[in-house]
Amino acid sequence: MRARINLRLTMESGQPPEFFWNKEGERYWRELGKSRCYLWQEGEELHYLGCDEGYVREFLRLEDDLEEIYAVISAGDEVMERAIGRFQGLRITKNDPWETLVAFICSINNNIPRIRRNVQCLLRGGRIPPPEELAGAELSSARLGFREGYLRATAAVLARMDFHAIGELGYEEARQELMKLRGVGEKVADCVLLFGFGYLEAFPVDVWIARAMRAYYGITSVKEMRRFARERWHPYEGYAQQYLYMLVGRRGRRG
DNA sequence: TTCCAGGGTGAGT
DNA sequence: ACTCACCATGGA
Repeated sequence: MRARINLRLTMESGQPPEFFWNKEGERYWRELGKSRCYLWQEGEELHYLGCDEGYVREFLRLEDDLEEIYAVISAGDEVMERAIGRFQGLRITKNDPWETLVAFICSINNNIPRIRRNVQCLLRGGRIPPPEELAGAELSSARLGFREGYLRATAAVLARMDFHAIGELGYEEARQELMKLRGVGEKVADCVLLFGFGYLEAFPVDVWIARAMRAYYGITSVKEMRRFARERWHPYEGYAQQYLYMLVGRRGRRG
């Protein structure tokens, strides 16, 4: 299908796909259900195999109007304009909430290559086992360090609640509910809301975003950063965050 | 050897 | 509400 997207940027920008999907040449794949789903891009043409178009459109958020989003977040913002120019076609992805939560508990004070290794060690048949299963599973071989206790405790709680219902709440309320879980603070909660539940107004502040906000906008406190983001980029704070991240993140910096 | 990584928790103010 | 040591692992 034709789609406005830069698949490589989208799949390799520190979002959940970087932890769950594999790369073979120019093709990305992962096991979904009983089949292996492949994604690749040739020019404007987005190809998929082993999964249906509906899944691809939801996963890559192809219904997001990039022109509208770009117009909103770049208004009166030269930094964002530059980031958009450099990373055209980068999209926020929509991932399974539980898998997203697991990945971002693994992300605590960790780096992307090792988060990926941790997540891959937790996969069973290509998926993260459901909470009730993970709660009693052997986790030490994944070498999560101090995160293992967080993950097990959260899995045990979720085994007894309707996790999906959080996605029906408003942003602030959903955020408060997530932060009741062990290993879920402001940053992890916002990542789960953005990449798992699809709240584009979520604005995760990690060390890189904090650096960017200080360097480009002179803001030093996280609370101020979140207020600034809402005032300037609402309701697309999540997109603004991802483009900012690319400017300063490990693979985003150049020369 | 020291510093750092898509931070959270708990204890101290 | 804010600060800060500590947390386990592995790469640079």
